[in-house]
Amino acid sequence: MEPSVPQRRVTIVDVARHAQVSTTAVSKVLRNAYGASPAMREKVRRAIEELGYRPYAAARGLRGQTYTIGVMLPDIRNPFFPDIVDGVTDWFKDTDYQVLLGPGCNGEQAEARVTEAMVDRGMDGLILVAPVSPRSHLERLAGLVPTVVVGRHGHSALYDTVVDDDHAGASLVVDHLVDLGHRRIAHIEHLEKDPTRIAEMPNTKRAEGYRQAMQRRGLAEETDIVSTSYTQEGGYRGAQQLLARERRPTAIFAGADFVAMGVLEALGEAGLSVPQDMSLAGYDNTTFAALRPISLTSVDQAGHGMGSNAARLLLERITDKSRPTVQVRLSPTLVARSSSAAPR
Amino acid sequence: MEPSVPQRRVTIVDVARHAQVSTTAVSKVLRNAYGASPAMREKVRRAIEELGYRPYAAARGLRGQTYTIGVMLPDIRNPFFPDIVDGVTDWFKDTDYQVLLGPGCNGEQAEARVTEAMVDRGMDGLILVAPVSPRSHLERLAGLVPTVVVGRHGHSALYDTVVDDDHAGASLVVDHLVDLGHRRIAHIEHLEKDPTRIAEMPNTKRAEGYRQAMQRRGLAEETDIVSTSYTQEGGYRGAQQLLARERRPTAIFAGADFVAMGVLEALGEAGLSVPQDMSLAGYDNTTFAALRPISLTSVDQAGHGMGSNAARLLLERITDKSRPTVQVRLSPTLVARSSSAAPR
DNA sequence: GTGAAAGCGCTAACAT
DNA sequence: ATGTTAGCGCTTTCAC
Repeated sequence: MEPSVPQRRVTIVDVARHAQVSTTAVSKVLRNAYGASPAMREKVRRAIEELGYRPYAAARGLRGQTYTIGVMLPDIRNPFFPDIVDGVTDWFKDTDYQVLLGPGCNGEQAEARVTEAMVDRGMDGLILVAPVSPRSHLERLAGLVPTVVVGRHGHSALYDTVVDDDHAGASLVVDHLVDLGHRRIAHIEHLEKDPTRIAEMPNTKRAEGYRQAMQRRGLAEETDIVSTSYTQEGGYRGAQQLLARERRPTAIFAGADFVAMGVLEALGEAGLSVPQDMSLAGYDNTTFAALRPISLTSVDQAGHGMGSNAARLLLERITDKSRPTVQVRLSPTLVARSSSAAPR
Repeated sequence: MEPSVPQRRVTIVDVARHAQVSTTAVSKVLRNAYGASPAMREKVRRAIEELGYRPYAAARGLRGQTYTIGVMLPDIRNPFFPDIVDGVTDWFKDTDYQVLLGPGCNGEQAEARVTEAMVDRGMDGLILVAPVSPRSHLERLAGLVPTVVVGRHGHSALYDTVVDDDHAGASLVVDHLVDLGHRRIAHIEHLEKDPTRIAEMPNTKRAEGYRQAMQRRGLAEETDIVSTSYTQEGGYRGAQQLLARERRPTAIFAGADFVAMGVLEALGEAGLSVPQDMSLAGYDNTTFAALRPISLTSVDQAGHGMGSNAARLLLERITDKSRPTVQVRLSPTLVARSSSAAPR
């Protein structure tokens, strides 16, 4: 069991020699390119088979493509992202492309590092999920390599976008709660200071959607927004603030399921139970929401659909870099569970 | 806003010309290699800075390293894996290496595809988390590129391993429950048919640990194992079987937190509450376990430690491919929460 | 200490 | 339809 033998990789030259053809021929067969007779294709295929040849992607990249797609995720912990990733990988399943993930990049700096790394590795296309980088950085990237941005609003002439309608999603929640009889419905949002992000991030749209829906239902003066952050901790602090109000809300719309988990923590500490003392809704319909002891009413973003759409657009753009950019907007649905009920 | 200008990448040649030195010199500075005077280093660094040069990893790979580490995850949905990934990325944070993740590969076939893809992309090292591939495949891989296997027992002369002591973890749970006064403690395990995997997979060790701990505590005849699978569904079915026993257990030790979630579902349906009617413990101490309405007693594997150890071993092996393989075994701890209490 | 030059494995012009 | 050949951007002998 010696790990010594440095076993040289089988190269295209080996295949060519073994099949008695030129390396060009092999290359053509590999890429299904024009200019190879069926007979030759067969010969080459057999040689590839017999030698167990696999093209070396790094070398291919030097001249052509690497057949690699990079997906940047801001946070692997968020259980919503796997849906998107599945949508992407499913789409590429039957192609020669391989999807690789850039791990959790909280913050601009880490995000930049990962995206640069992907470019440096010659990736053929990038899918950026909920990036926080400034628009200028995204556009610079998109100028270098075909890019699709997922989960961030705002159009660009350089990259395609896929979003879920966060505005509509927030409306669904408000309507649901109002229909149950709630009037005093509070919202916990993610505080955003950066001006471009204020315009483009989902959290902003959700807050906006909440505000407008409240107004539409004639509850403008019941509007109550607490700005913390889209974390469990943010939900905890947000709920504490809301519970300290002289007129407490009867329902809380948390901007994300994660946030709702923090709310549950705070409510539990205060001895309040859901939905008897307080109705609660989240956003993303993550695994958490479906767990029986949680059973959280939530908004289901079409995660898988977002992923597959992003993959489709990216593939289109890789084939035709000059086609105008496309914006896809999917529609969310409400999943009502037992965390929301009529107020007492 | 024309995406037309094909903006050629800045290459090592540009840097060399700008700094008035040879490309060799630039390469040396890049790699901190021997044979460059401080003066030259400085000149080159400035040129790199001014031109905004970034080495093209794909091209580097053709001769040397790609400075890329591949981490294969069997399932991005499992909230335990992010801990490992964090451990890995933290370790590589201050190096030139970039970590890329191979997305969810349930099953041998998908796993093989991803690992092959990583090799084809010239990755300098591989970290395989809980792989299900046969040993022979792992060893073939390890022969091609430095490899560390995480979360799978069994030694190899070709790859290093990092595991958590699953046997001890199961003991912790049994002891905890017995100390609380339980005698009839059941275990839900993952049914494994493949012989190599039976020997090497964590689930087997947990079941074994459970069995031995029960015996040690003089409860051999109370031993009760249900074989389903490490999924929520598996937990659900397992619990249903256990509830149908003529003598029901007073506590259930689920082999994974995921499984415990399924148990909660079944208990809920049966109108039983935790821990009043049944104590429950999981394994992995995932985010789920910590959520207030769940509050699951669980075993904390040192996920971050597993990741950082794997990274360290991999880096060592990359620098010295001939050093004998190492096996690291970390110790788990019990996190007692309110899902376990004295039986009635 | 420094640089010229030969590849790494592949693709793409350009012959033939 | 097929093969020859010049690179892609970098690292690495091997002269100087």
